[in-house]
Amino acid sequence: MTIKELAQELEMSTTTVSRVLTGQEKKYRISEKTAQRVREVADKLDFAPNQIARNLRLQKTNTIGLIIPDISNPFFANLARTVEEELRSRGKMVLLCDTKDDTNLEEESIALLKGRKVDGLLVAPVGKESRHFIESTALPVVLIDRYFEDQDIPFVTTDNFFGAYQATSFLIEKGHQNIACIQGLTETTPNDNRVKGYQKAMKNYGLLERMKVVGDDYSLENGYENTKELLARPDAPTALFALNNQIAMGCMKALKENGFHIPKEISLIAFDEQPYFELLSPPLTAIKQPMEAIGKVAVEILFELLEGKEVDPQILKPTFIQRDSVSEICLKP
Amino acid sequence: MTIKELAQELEMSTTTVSRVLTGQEKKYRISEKTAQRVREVADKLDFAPNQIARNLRLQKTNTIGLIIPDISNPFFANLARTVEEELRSRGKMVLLCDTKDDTNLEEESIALLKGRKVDGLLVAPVGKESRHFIESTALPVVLIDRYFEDQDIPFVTTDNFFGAYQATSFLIEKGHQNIACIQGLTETTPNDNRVKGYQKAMKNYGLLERMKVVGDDYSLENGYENTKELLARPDAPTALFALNNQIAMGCMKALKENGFHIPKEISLIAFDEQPYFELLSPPLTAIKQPMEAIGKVAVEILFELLEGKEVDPQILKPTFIQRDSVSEICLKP
DNA sequence: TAGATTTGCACAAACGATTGCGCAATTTAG
DNA sequence: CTAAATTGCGCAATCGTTTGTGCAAATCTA
Repeated sequence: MTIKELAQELEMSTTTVSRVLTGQEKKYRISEKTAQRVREVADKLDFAPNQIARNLRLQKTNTIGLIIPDISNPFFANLARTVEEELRSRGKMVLLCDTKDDTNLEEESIALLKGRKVDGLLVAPVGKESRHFIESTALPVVLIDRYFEDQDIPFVTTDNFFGAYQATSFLIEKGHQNIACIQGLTETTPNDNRVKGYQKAMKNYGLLERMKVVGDDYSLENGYENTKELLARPDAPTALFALNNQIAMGCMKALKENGFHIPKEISLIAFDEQPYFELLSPPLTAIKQPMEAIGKVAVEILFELLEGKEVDPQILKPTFIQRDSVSEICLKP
Repeated sequence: MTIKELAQELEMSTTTVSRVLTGQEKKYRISEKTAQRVREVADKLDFAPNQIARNLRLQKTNTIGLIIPDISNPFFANLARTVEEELRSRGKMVLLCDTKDDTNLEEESIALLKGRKVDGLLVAPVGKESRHFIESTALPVVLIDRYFEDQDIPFVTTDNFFGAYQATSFLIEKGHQNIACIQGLTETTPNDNRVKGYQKAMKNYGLLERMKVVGDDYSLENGYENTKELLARPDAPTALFALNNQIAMGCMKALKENGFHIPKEISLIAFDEQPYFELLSPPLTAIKQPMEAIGKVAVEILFELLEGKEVDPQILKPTFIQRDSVSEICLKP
């Protein structure tokens, strides 16, 4: 059913019908009687305007592209959830692209979404490569989680430095000195800032020469392999700092297999929080990113961009969740 | 940049340009020389056709609506991942709707997606209410996970009955007789079929009067509360069968809080598998749904529908993953 | 009552692509 | 050399909306 058919049914012009249905009856002086009738019949025949035609005419799709490295990662799944909810409440829908952490797919996704004339883009970029963002002329873009220091695309992210600093300090104050940090994808902002936080804390406490940063990937395997390797060293660490949830899982798996008891023999803190962390044994001490807030703020910023406003990047504070995976150890004399 | 501008640049008609760019040069006898030039210049100015205009003209959007109860549930997140991947490889994009297990939102989502003229719908329905699906005339729809017995909308789902039967039988053969089943949302097909599987196994082994089905919701809280309650009974069960991953988490939480050791004092099996199950202590015995296959098959079926073919519902077999959360107990004399 | 306002609606041109049909120019046939 | 066939491309309609502008009819003013 098109507006034309509806107009025929009503024996009036599409113009009038359109104006009533878009709520412009007063502006164009359509009589209340006519308006009533239009609404009534439109309702009865449950007419719904063709959004494609509408989009074409209005040069606006009310659609936002959401580009994410891996929707099966709970962190991004949660993000997607709040983003979808926020956008829907503001009358927009989301076109989802999963890039599988592949820069080429990311680039392709951006092109596809541009072709579909999305009103804006919400991107959790793969990370290292930012070339394809530069050409994003005129299309509002908000970066999530990861961002690019050499470009001024607005972003919202966790205060990764702060969180890592806090976690590391906590370990040190519990008496740990030999703390290894297992990192994720290098040269991405969250990872590098977390590493910096770790380093700063170590330096502050005069543990500069004890710093140990290993790993190169946000995966369980990375956590697993590197933990095994660390345990085999003569100077095996007394505490592990895993820079995301999947790495932490890898650590736990390795520790378990090697018969290391947490926290008696080794302590562990994870960056990221997951619902099941409290059910692990021991419940895992973690740094929780404000996921919901990140999603909400990202959408807010995007809307300000859409309204032509200037916006500032947002860096949100994480919270430290103390559980039972860290033990107090005696300082070496 | 529009095709018109491109045509102007090339000093030819939009017709010719369009025909070359859609690969119809031979069909319309465009000379190879002209075609070359068009492609060249289009490439140089990197022209990309406006998909909105295209969609309107072709009456086809190459867009599929994906409606899901909760994208933050790893089960659905994984589903979304494979669906997105499969669809993209076939040239379609996905509009995502999260219904938060709310029938009204589901209905609204369907309406919105129809308005946007999606080519088809992939829906993991909330469950009980199917009214709004009936009117889905002419729009290809494939149901995932849950389906409606009173309608012949094609679906793909796990063999829930089989999985539950297998798990329950396993428990019984390990000597358990007092097995409680904590269910999810009643009157939804997966839940009811799982319950039936449980019941069938109990009956088969002559444990009809020991059947105990509690709970009403796919949430951690439901698992938690009901486990507590079960433990407080004089005839507390020796084994728990949790009908999804979140319920299982609730069980573990309650058991842990009450100091019950798994599997020494009580056994537990979960329907659904999650990566971290093997890291719990003890590693959780579980029934794994073929999530990736479900996503793939759903997309395949949808495409057959799009091609006007007749399709049959698909019921995929789950796999039983034996870990350490079930103990052998002596049969009561 | 004539002229000026106001009221109520419709015509037709966009938006940016695709495509049936037609019409020259060129080639082939006889 | 003329007629027929083929080649190469463009005109204009179309998809379903929205909207600037115009034009009668109704109402008001004096």
